[in-house]
Amino acid sequence: MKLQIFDADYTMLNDKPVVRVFCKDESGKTFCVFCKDYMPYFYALGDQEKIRQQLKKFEGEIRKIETVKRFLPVGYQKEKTEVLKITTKNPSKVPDLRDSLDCRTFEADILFKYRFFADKNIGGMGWIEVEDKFVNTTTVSCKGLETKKIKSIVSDKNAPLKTMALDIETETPTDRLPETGKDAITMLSLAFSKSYMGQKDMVIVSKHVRLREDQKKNTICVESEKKMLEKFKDIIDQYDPDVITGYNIENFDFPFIVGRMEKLGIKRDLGRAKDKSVFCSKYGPRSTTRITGRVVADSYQIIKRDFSFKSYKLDAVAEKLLGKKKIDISYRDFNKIWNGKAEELQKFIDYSRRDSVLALDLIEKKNLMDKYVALSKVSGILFQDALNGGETIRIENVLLKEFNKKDVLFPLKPSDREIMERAKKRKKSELKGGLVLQPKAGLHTDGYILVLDFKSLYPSIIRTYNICPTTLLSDDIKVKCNLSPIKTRFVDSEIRPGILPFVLERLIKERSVVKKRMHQEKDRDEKRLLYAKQWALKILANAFYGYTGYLRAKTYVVEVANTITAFGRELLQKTREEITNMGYEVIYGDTDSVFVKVKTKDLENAYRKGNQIVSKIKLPGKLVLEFEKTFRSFLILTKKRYAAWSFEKTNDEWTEKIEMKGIETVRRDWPDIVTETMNVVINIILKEGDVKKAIRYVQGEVDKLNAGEVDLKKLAVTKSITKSVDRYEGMLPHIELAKKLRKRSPSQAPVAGSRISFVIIRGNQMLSKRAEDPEYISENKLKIDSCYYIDNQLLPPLERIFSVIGVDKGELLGKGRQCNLKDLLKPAKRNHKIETPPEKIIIESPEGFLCRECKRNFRRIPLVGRCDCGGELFAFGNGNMGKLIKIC
DNA sequence: TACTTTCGGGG
DNA sequence: GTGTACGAAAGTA
Repeated sequence: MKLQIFDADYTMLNDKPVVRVFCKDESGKTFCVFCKDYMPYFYALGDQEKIRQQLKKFEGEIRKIETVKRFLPVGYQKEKTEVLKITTKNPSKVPDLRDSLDCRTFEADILFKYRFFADKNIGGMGWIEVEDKFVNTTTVSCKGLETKKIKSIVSDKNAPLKTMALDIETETPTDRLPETGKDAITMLSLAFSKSYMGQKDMVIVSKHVRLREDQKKNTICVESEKKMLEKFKDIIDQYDPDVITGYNIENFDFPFIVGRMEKLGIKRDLGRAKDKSVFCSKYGPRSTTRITGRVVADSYQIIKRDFSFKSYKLDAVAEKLLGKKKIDISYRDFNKIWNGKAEELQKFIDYSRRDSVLALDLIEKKNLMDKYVALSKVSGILFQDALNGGETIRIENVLLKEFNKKDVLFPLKPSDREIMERAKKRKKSELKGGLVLQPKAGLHTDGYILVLDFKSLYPSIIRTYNICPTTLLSDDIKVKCNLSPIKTRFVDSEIRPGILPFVLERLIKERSVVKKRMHQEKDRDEKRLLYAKQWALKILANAFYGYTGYLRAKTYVVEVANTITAFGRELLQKTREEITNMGYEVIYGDTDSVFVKVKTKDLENAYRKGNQIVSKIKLPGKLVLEFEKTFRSFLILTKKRYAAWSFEKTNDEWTEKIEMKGIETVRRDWPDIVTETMNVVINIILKEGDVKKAIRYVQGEVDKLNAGEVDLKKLAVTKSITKSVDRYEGMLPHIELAKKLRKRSPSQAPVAGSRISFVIIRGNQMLSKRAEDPEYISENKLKIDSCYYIDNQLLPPLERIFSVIGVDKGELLGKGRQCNLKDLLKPAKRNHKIETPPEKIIIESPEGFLCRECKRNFRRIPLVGRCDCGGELFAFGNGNMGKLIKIC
């Protein structure tokens, strides 16, 4: 029968390991394949007699010791080396054996299931064929079958998966977060991708509540928390989900549920293996939950990885992605509601239900699993590990298989001591990165900017020059090789193809096949899966370079990482020269891209030139320079910080957009006014090329601020309070506000863990003391501190932009923040209408301005129209002085 | 300007 | 489970 691998582990049966591979068939039924007769092993290199001697005291653990020949992993090896292959009985004892030996060992830190996968040439979410020899089993909840032979099958299909979302509500004290030891779970809500007992969702309530009519069918009331958790277990058993999701379940719901189950004496076997409990592990801030046979997919974790948002609260995320919101109840009221009237409780039940429905919808409607299923397939790791793990586990799994196929030993992960040594060495002879060309800063609108990119630069370099730990030559060997710009040498691929180049070639070729299929595919779902697959192949291929220079990598060799970037720098440099020699101006470039200016105002013409340039450049091996897009206008501040109006041609149609790199416009703790103003300014500059208009816009915003016409919401900054307000040492605006609120109304003061919004108001206290609650401000008609918003929030990021387009930087950044913006706006002479009561005096060309409060002198009017101290300005000239009313 | 420390999400 | 592991932004030297 044909099965898709979903999860795997092993268990000991009669002192022998049995690998359990949890699978799905095409219809979605679950099976567990038991694989006996597979034993753990590792390798040891050194004095063989001595090693055998040392292993004597572990005799009971060892099945077999044999001498075999393998290639060592680092440096080109002409011949294989003799090593001992030590086959043992119990995977969990391997670390002890490994550590007791004082010689080098290999492959003694590979998870048993992954060792099994590598040897059987199978992997996570891959398909296999096994004989359907069913066996009786009590250890797993699904049908078991035993097999001696596992055949790997190539298939892009995916078995249908059942997903269940969960969310808990707990007793919530007002002054701290709930804790498993003290607070009970009050409600537990579930949502199902495929309905359960005819329902799409279900809430279990830990006490009897009078339900609304419409709630009766999908709400279960029981008399205690214990009964509720038992009911929850029953539902898991019956519904038997493959994937369990929820919002922040790994950090909150699961540890909490497990904690309560433990406290109430409920067995925690929620998985498909009845002999294993839910496993929640915590290290510092991060915790993970593992349930054998199922997959825990936290929608919060996934969204945090895959999307860039200002806030990742469920309410905000659901609003953005689904257009749906949470039901509005404050956690402060939870306890009151829980102990309150039926009507309120009914709403609370809705609230709970909505949360798990949202968590499920995020996963299902946004197809958030696609990428991770694809990553699992292309790298061979388990689906669960694709969701939790990073690049390292993927790369190592792929490499282990390839190393083994080629009879090359795979190194152990480095010890802490080794990592420290690597770090020390690294500091001395630094790992150099890509080349970034010095940009011609400023606004470029005279012609088009062509953006030329090297197609997967580092993977291509690795393939072109056969770069791999296994092909690195030491100085003494003389063979045909590739010499790098930093004088490292790698053996020629004819003599020994490297493993890295070999794997990359496979990945890149497969990707181009998948991409072609994707473009031809008409079915939306199929197309989506192909997209995910080619994406995963790209991500995997691009991670190899990073891995070679990663301190904790098993195959870390600095020379390898350094060679790759050295070739990259040389390539970029040479390309720049060639393009310059062709008569074009290269205005910027970063690692794998060059930005070329062409003096044409015609888009199609620019497009032709781009293709022309690219076709003329000669490159070695697998390297390809691509012309991808062109900028109609380009504003570059510094290296890695620019904004551009970009045009890209796809299927004969141009798509345009504003592209921004390194310019902070979506930072969490900037008020919206800054983000909005920045975006508008950049748009005006790029799309209209009208710097003066942009300045007028800024002026307008400044005026609005001064006039108090800006919506408080746009000025508010939200920060969180993490500990008790009194334990903060420094002066922080939001903490000072929290203290103020506590004084005003101790009952609803913000507590540790809550978030608080504030706006800075006018006054003469220090900044932190002037943070105020937006609601309080509007109720009491307080004045906001416009100077603060202008000088400290709005202007700094704007100054960075304006300073590169003609406004003198030194002056702008100077302490007087004399207003160069204003100069640009009105270059020649300027009339200031000055009014001096009682008579009106117009001072034609004022010599300067004086602050009425602090008597400070200004040569020009600050942009804000006021002194730093907030005082009013008077203009003087021709011996007269008058009040400044307006700048024309 | 570079480095160290903090905080997210959940109730 | 032959496991040990985040990342961005704020604050500070």
